[in-house]
Amino acid sequence: MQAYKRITMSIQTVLEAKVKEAILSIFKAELPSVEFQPTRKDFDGDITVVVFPMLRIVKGNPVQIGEQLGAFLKDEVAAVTDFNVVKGFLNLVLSDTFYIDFFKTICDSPDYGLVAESAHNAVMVEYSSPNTNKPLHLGHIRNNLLGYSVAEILKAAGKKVYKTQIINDRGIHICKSMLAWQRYGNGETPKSTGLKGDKLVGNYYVKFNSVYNSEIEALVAEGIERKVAEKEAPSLVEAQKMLLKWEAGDKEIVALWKEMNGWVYEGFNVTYKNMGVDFDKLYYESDTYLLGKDFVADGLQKGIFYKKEDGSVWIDLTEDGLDEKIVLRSDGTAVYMTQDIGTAIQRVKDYPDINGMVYTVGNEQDYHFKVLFLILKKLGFPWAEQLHHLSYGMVDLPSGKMKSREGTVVDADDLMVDMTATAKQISEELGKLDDYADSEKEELYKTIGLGALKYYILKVDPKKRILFNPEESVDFQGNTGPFIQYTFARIQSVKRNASDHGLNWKNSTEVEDLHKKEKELIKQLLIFPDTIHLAAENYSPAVIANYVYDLVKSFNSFYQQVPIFVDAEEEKKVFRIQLANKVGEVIESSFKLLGIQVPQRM
RNA sequence: GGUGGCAUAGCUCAGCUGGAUAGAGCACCUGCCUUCUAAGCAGGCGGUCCUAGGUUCGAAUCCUAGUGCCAUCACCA
Repeated sequence: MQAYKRITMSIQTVLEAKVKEAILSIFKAELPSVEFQPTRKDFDGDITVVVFPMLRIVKGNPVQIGEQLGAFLKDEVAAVTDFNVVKGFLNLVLSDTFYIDFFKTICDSPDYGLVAESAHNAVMVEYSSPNTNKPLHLGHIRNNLLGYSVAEILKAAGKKVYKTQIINDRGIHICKSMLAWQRYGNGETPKSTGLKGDKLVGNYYVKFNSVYNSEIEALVAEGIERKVAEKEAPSLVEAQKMLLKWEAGDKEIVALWKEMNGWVYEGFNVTYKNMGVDFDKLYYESDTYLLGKDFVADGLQKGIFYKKEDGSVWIDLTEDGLDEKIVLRSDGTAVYMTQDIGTAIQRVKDYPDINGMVYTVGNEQDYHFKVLFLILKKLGFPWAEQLHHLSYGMVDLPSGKMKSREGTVVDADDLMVDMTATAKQISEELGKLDDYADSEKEELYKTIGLGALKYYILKVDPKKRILFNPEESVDFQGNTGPFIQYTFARIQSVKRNASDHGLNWKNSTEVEDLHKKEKELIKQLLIFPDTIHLAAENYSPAVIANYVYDLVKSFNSFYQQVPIFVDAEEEKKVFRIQLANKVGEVIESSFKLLGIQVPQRM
């Protein structure tokens, strides 16, 4: 692990020092810094020194300066074998030996690029956090995949990570489902109906809303104003009463609440398992919704908050460019913000080693989190500096926003089933797996189908919204999960074939020069560790997805143009298999960061 | 109205802290399976980087203004 770092770091550092030295000796001037970039494909070279910025220090023609610099570097730096100058760009050609030496340093470490965990750098990642009155849908899928993946990426960057969610298990929404079930359920249970628990409860939520809506229409027809009707419809009033009873601890209501939530959790667990996400710790809002009040009282005393005449408590954030925000109702009950303050503090108590938190929540709550983080800072918690809202765009359908109340959602379970079915159909058409057992096939279809779905969602920048068209199925060709999985499977096939050719590719090997495609691949491998850090800094799985796609494209090009088993001497064959193997390992590591599995065959 | 986000090829998206002729995939068109997996490879077609100014040797990228879409601004969560 140290070795590759030394090499990648060293070449730029060495070059930078040498460039400065050259400018000093040729032009008697001191350069503050040197700008490097990878050489573009259409030009000859590996690394490029940009001459333009030097013109501020050194007067002259950029091409001539480049020529002089190039000659100096070629003489002084062993790894530089040649150079050329185009306009103000000095392209340096690095020796094959440089790349071969680098490859040797990473060849035997299967976890290349991943940084070992350091315990005093823990972070908590919250994601999912569903309501318990309806099943998970496509929006939750994006949330779950993002949260899970970012957690994995942070781990790979050396952090200890706790994955968590806060389950929204109380409130008027669940009362609505409970009420509808009481009235129309006839004692139905997941067992009696064969439905997943979350689906069953979700159906009653929809039922509630249809009854509620017809009540509103009836009231409006009687001449009552719509806004009033919405508040006074009998079902809603009834649900609100139920919430009060729940808060008062009414035995019957609490028992029903427990039972129905239990159904939902069973259903959720099935969905999470299929999705491949997990959690280290669960928080329930019914436990935490009273937290935070003490801190409001505390803040009130410190003068961070103030009380209005009616008794409600507020914070004035106008000096920070935001508005006033309520933190406690006039009747003394908590609002969302109160809970979130309390929950954050609770988490740090539960896990004293964390010094940061990531909240995976849609961008419609940008404002809420801005305020929350600011309040925690003002309350003086040192860890408040390390909070991050992982904000992501909505997943919209061509018809607009998904609405559970109206049933216009893409259900998470259904979607995963569909993707698996598509994978099956394509696989059967290709007919490469006829010798597989049925159970192996089913497993594989799931890997591929979910791979397609996950990659499709994770490859786009989190902050951008996604338009999902259920009519046009997710692709399996081109920049897709299956394309990358296919390449992985192909590499495994190469390794299996190696033994047929009597090659022990694990032996060490010596090669002296590289094919253009081999060099390109090693270059790609070289930037994997940086890519992980970039992804971690930006909380962006898309960075990983795009990287691994580029790597795979390079590999396929290599694969089709450079024969591995034919026509080459033994040493070369072994080297190429080792190279393929390393690419396979990096694909697997990358996909693990995205929560996607890789198949041995497909 | 205030605030925040987004705007790149017909469609879906890359483009790192400003750098060379703006890149991929899908779709459409051409080639490549008697040799390692063709879910692949090689190539073609396709762009006023929303508009207008500005900063710079250099702007898709930074600044200002405008346009469009989305979100948000509740004693809802």
